[in-house]
Amino acid sequence: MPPGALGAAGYNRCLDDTALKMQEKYQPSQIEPQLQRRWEAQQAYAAREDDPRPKYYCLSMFPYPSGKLHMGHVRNYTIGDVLARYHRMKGCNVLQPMGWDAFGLPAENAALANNVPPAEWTYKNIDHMRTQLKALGLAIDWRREIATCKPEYYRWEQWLFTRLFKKGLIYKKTATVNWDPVDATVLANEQVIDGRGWRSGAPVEKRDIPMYFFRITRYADELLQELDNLPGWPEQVRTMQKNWIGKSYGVRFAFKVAAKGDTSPPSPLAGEGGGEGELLWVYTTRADTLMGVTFVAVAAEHPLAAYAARHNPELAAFIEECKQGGVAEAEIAALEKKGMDTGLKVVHPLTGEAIPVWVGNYVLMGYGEGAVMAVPAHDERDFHFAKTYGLPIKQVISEKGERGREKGFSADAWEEWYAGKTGYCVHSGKYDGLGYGAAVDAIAADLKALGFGDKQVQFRLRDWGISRQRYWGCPIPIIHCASCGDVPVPEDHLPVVLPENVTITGRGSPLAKMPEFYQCNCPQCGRPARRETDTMDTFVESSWYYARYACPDAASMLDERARHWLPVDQYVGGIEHAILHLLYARFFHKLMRDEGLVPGNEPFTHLLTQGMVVAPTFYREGANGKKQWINPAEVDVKTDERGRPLGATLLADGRPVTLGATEKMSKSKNNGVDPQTLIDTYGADTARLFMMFAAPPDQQLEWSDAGVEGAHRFLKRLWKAVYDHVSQGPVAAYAGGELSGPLRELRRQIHQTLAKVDDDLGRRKQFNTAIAAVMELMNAIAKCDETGATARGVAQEALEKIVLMLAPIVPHISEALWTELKPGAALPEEPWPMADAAALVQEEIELVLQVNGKLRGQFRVPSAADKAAIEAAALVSEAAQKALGGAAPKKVIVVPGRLVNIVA
RNA sequence: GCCGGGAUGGCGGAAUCGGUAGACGCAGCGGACUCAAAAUCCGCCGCCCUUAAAAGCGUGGGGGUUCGAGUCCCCCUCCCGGCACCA
Repeated sequence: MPPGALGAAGYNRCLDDTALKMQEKYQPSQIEPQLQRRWEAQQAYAAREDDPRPKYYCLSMFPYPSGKLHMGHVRNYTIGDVLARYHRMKGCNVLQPMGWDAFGLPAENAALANNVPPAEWTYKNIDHMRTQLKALGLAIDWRREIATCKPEYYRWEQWLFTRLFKKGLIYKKTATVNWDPVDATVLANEQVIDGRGWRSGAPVEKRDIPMYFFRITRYADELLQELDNLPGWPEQVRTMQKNWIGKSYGVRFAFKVAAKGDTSPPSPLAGEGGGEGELLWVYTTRADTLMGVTFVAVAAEHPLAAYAARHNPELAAFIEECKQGGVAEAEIAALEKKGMDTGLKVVHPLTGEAIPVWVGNYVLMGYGEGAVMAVPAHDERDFHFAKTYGLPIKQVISEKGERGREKGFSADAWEEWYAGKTGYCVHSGKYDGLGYGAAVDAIAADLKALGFGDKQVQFRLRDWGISRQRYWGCPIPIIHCASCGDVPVPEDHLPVVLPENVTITGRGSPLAKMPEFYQCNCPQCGRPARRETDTMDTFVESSWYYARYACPDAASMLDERARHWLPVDQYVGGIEHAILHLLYARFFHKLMRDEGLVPGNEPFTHLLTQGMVVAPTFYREGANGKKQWINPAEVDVKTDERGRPLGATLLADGRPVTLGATEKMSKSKNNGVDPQTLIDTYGADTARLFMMFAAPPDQQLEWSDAGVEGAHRFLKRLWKAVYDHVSQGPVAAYAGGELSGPLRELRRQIHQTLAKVDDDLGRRKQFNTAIAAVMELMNAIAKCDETGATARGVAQEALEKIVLMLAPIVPHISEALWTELKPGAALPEEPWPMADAAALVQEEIELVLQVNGKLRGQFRVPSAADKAAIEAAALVSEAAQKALGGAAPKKVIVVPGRLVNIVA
C-alpha cells in the first residue's frame, strides 16, 4: 500500500502515541525500532506497478553475505536510501529493492575452515545481515528480496544459458587457469600468493582446460558505442570501459616461417600449423613501422614455440619455466621480460629478409594471435627487450623537432617520441616520407596484394569465460553425450539443482565426485551421459538481478513488470566494479533485450560510484618479523596539544603499538569498525549522518570516532531546538507580512539553504555540502535573538524546512520531530520543500575589490547595479583610492556579482 | 607494466562555469555554568613577523597561460582503484 493511500489520519493511527511523545532527550534507541516496525507493518515502502506517479528505480549493489555488514555496506545503502527517499518526496513512485549475491568462493572457504556446508553458512549470514540492514532504516521493499543461490532464481539463468547456447552465443574452447598440482585444484587469482597456492604452498602452474565462453565480443562495438549515450555515468567509468573494450584499427598479416635458405614470399595457401613454410599471423596497430621489424616474439604456448623446442632441450626448459606462475595479467606484466631465440626465422613479407623468432614470457597466448612483430626502435617494451638480448634496433620513423630540424635518434636510450605517430617514414624504401596514416594504408595495400594481410579492426575485449571448477555456484545446464555432444538441458528439466549437503575438502571439484549429480541420460538419444560439473562465474548472477527485482516471483525469467520498472534510474555501488560487473551487466541487458525480455539498450541510466571506507591500522611486530594487526577499538591514541598523534598504546597492556597506514577496512589488516556497535551506541541516524557528512560519496571516507560524535551532537542539538520551540506552544509557520531586518535575513537564508540542498541532493548528489548548509542554517537560528510571534513563526518555518531537508538522510529523527512540529501530519506524505524566490531577493550586495589580482577590500552596491555603476563604486572605494594614490588605473575588470579587479 | 582516479590547515573536507582559499565538522586553546566532573553554551583557531595593525607566504613538487590559477596546459613525485577466477 502506498503511504498516500492511508491518509495522514490513518497513518498516524498506527502511532504508539505514548512511546513517541516528545522527550526532552534525544533517544534514538526508543524512536528507531518503533518507526521501523511501523514502516514494516504499513508496508510503507512497497512499490506498486499501478501507481500513476513517475517511477524511480533506485538500486544499490547487492551485498555478498559474508557474515555481517561492514562500513562499506552502510555507506552504499545510505547513499541509495537518501536518493530513494529524496525522489519519493519529489513525487516519484520509488522502487528500492534488496537481495543477496549469494554464490561465491568465501562460502567454500568458510566450509573448509569451520566444517559448515556453504548453503547453511550462507543462509545464516543472510538472516543476520537482513536484521542489520533493517536496523539502518532503509526504505526498501522487502517483498522483492532475492537470493541468487536459490533455484527459483538461478533456474532462469540456466534457462537463458540454454537459449544463448542454441543461438551460438555460448561456445567452448580451452583457457588457461591457475593449477595447484598438490591440491589438484584450480585456484582463483587471489588464491595465488607469490606464485604459490594459498593452502598447499606449491608453485602454481598454468594449465589449459576446456571452458564455456559468452561471445561478449560480438557486442563489443555496441558496448562501446552506447557509452556515449550514458550521460548519467561518471566520465571516468566510461573512459575505463572504453579503454577496456579497446577498439583498435590495425593490420593483420602473416610471416612465412622460413625453411633453411628460403627467402621467397609466403604462399597464401600455406598452412598455419606452426612448422616451416607455414604462416605466423600477427596483428599490429603500427604497420607503418613494419620496415623496422628486427624480430618476432611468440608466446610460450604458441605452436611454433613447441615446434622449435622439439630438438632443443634448452628452449623446452625455458618454455616450461614460462608455464610456472599464475595467469593474472598484473602479475605477468610486472615480470622481468625474458626471452629465448628459437633458432627459427620468418621471412619479412615485404623485404624477404630473414627475421629471428623469439619466445617471450610477456607475449600472451590468449591475446590476439599469441605472436607479435617487434620493432625495438618504436616500441618501448621491444626496445628494452632488444637491449637486453642484443637484438638490432632499426629506426624507420623520424620527426621534425624545433626549428624544423630532424630529431636525433639514438639506440642508446629510449625517448618518448620514438613511439609517436606524428612523424614520417625513413629507411623504409618506397614508403619514405609517408606519415602514419598514409604509410599504414600503403603497407596494408601491399600486404593485401600479396594475399596474406589486410586492415582489421580488433578489440582488446576478450570473450567471457564463465566455467568455474567450483561447487558453490549455478550449475551449467549442459549434458555431455558420447554420441550427441554437448546437449543443453531441456526447459522442462530445469532447474539443474545444486545439491546443498556436501563436504568441501579443498581438493578437486566436489560435484565431479558426486555420481548422483553427474550421472544422467542424454535428453536427445536417452543413452547414459554425464552432466557438466562446472558452475558459472558468479558475475553471471549479478548481471541480471536488477531486472529480476521487478518481478521476483515471475513464472518466467522476467515478465511485463520488468518493462514497467526498467531501466534502473539510479545505480549506486563501489568504484571497484567500474569495469567487470558493470560491463557484464550491460552485456546481459543486451542479451535479454535481444530475447525480448527487457526494454531499452542500457540497464542503468545514472551511476554513482562510491569510494571506500578506510581506517588507520595498528600493529606489533612479532619475533619472526610477522606483523600482528590490532583493531583500532583496542588502541588508545595519544596526541599532542595540537591534536597530532604522538603514539598509540594497547588498552589491554598499556604498552606501545605501531601506527600503520590508513587503509581500506579489511579483515587482513584488522582495522574494521563494526557498524553494529555504532548503531547500538548512537543509532542508525547518527551512522547515516556521519557517513553522508564525512566525505563526498565518490571519495574515500576516513573512519573517525570523533566525527561520529560530532554527527550525534548535531542531532541532539536539532532535537533540543525543536523541543524548546514546541514547548512554547503551537505556532503557524510564517506566511507573509512585515519582517525586521534580521528576520528577513534569516528567512533569506532558509530559502537559500532550500535551493542549495535541493541542488546538492538532486543534481550534484553531494550530501556533505547539503548537510553543511543545514548546519549553517541551524547556527543562524541560534544566533538570531528576535522575539515575538513573527519571530516564532519564522522559527517554525525554519525548523519545518530543516526537518524536511534532513528527512532523506536521517529519516527516524525527522519523522519523530515532524510529528511534534505539525501534530496530525505524516512525514512520508510531505512533498519536498521548494525555495521561495521572493525571499531570496537582496537590495544590496557586497563585492570584492582586487588590485592586481590581490584582495584589497570590499564595497557594497545595489544588487541591480550595472557594470558601469559597479566600476564607479569600486573606484571611489577606500581600498581603491589607497591602492591607486590618485593615478589612473591601467585596466579595470568587472565581474558582476563577484568582484572588481583594478590593474594598477 | 597498462588503464582510471587522487593529493588543500593538526584532521575529514568546502570553494559547483578561471574570480574573497580554508564553508561545515573534528581536534585543540580560552571562558561560562557546576562543590566537582561530564554534558551543554559562548569565543579563538593556516603559516610567518608582530603589543597591535598592516604586509608577506600558502592548495604534493617544478615550469607555463591569464588582469586573476586549488581550478586550465606541460613535466615530475607519492597514494588509491581495476587488470578478466575476490566480490
